Amino acid sequence: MSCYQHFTQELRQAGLRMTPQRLMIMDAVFHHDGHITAEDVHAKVQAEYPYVDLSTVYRTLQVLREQGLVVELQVPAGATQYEAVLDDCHHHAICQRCGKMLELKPDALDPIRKQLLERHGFRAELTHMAIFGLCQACAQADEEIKEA
Amino acid sequence: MSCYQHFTQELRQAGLRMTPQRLMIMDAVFHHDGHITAEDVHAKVQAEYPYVDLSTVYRTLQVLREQGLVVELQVPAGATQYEAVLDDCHHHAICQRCGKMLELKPDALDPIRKQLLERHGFRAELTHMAIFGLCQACAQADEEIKEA
DNA sequence: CTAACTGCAAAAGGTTTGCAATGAG
DNA sequence: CTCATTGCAAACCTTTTGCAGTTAG
Repeated sequence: MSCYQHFTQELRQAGLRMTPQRLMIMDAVFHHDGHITAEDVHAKVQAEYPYVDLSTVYRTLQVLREQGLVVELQVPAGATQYEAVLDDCHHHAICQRCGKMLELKPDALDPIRKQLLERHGFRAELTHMAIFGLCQACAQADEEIKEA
Repeated sequence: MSCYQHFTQELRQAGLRMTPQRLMIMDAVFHHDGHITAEDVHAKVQAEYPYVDLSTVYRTLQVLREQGLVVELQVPAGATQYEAVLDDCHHHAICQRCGKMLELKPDALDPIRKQLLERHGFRAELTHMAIFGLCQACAQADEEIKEA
């Protein structure tokens, strides 16, 4: 139960406070594998303690984002996804047809990162990137339709 | 005024129709340099003819998207941006601090595209990618604050 | 003609905000 | 004590939808 003591310190240094709600919300995000929406965090937290409001979840996620502990991931049509920033940041390739998600290795985007820095001095924040397109299966299906 | 005749053909082949509203909406999107929101398209179109509804704009943008003529660009906090798909598809690096946009060459993401195809058979749809991070100026300012 | 399209108004998300009460430090 | 935080409810903003009337082909 003391795995967030370090973060409690950080909060205090920023003039912020640690509360049971924040603890539960952090738990929900950090002990969840992959993305999670604010709504889902809310549900998880409510299972434990029913009087936590959705707005509190949003407010806390915003704090966590400002502290660099979670990242936001916009997906077309649907709620914003949140994910804990872990050491092994990775990326996703998402099929626009079937929604399948491929996990990419953390270094998948290194060439781009390097190129942006060298050419433009731009420090790309590629902690967690979503790339859209067609997965192998759907791409094949697509071909077959076009041929027919 | 006949620059959309070809597209009118395409619409018809898909069982769709060309209307004055669609013409004006296409005009607004195609003769606009860079991204534009549905709301802004609406404003532009209304300047010409006041009785076009926002819902019509959204419906038309959806049609254009399905036809591959415009792309959607999700940005954190704010309305979805739309942009005409031109021959020279390019990418953007967007500074999270100051909002500055760098335009990247179309081939900037070729290494990724190639890698995804080879490793996973994933056909990435990178017609127009937004990469977030810090521009050179903001990154430098960041350094200086941390040093102080 | 007839099916696609439109404007209107209303609903539907997802997210934010104002405020009085609460509680962390 | 004091001020950050919370729950509640209501507002907000963008996008979607149902429907009856209009219009392109």
